[in-house]
Amino acid sequence: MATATSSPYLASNRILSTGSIVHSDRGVGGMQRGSTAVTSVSGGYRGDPSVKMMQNDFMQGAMATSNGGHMLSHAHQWMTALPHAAAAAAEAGSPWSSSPVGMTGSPQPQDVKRNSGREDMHSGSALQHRSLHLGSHQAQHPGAWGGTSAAHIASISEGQQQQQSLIYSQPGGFTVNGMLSSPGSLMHPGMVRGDSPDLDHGSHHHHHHQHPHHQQHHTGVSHDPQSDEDTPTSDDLENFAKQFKQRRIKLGFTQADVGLALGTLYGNVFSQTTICRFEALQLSFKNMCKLKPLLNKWLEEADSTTGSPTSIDKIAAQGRKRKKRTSIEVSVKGALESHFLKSPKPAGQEITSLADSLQLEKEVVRVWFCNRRQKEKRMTPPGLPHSPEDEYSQVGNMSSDTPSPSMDYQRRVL
DNA sequence: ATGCATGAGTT
DNA sequence: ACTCATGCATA
Repeated sequence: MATATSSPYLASNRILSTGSIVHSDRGVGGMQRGSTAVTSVSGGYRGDPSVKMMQNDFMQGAMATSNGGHMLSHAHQWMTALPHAAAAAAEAGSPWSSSPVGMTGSPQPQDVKRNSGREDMHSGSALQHRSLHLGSHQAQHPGAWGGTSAAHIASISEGQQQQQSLIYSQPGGFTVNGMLSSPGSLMHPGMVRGDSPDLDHGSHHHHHHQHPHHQQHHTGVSHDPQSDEDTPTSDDLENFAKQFKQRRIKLGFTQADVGLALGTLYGNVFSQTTICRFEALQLSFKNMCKLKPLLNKWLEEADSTTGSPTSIDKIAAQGRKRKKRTSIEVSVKGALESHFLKSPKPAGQEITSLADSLQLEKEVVRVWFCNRRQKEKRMTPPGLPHSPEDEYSQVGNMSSDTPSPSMDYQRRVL
């Protein structure tokens, strides 16, 4: 009977009971209501005093155009409720990136000592190069996915190699069953896993850092060069993602299940979104590389425990409030797109004026550009056929139909 | 499956 | 103020 579909943290939604959808936006210059974006305010937002940007820039934008008439009527105070919840501890230690932080008492259950010949990654047999890449687009970005070329190098060298802390569930804080509580039946018919997945507190420490182009020198001990320890190529990632999805579906797991299972397995919970994006290769190269070992391990566990009860336990979300998603009108999106092509990185002032002309909050515009830039860096550009096998080529009918919905991609301003 | 959003870590 | 990883909410 509980409101399962509602947001658990919408405790302060007493202001949404108003009949007016838009409450005095800044678009009122006289009669033109701001209908470009509907931000049905209802949820909470960070009520922290760190909201200096929104207010300040708003003033500038208001005085710049004719809309100046009022400015303090759009009080979007998404109130805060809970500053933070101590549901999970922050862990800053990713085995894939160099993490200078040595968190005490939080070693990663990750282990790099398992070297088993997987069936999908090794440049010996399963190399399938379907990197056709359309040639029309998507080969321009700095971190372009040129396959085994030195494409990522440019990306890494230019961009920063920042890594963020990974949240992980506190060991011993909740049930660790899920699907990893293997009924103890069958092992892998092709591999050996001598170690036990001690997820509560592994005593082993690893210091494995992989650089996308710094191949480590295997001194003496020469194990498999193609394992989960070295940098996979984009081809590797591509077919791994594909196989992963297939297996996942075969086993009857949803993307959300996997994300949750990863939490119980390693302590890194992921959302359905992330799993989805992984499968669709919509993450950055680095991100893909980071997630692959985890998902790979999950695959092992998953099909080793074929038939285990999929008990999923949800962890409580934080009490953080989130601004309601702003729906940007299509026409406005088009305008933003145009602007993006001209200047992908507009300055603050530019954003302000643009936001004002589009009757959007500056923050919204700023975030839009950020997201747009990120999207540009993804592996799979929007518009690509998701399945390379189904190419509907109708004979005798449509002939020149380029599957590129969006315009050609931008170039850098080196 | 995606659009908009948050926040840590950089620059 | 930006990048990057990640996710809630939604189409």
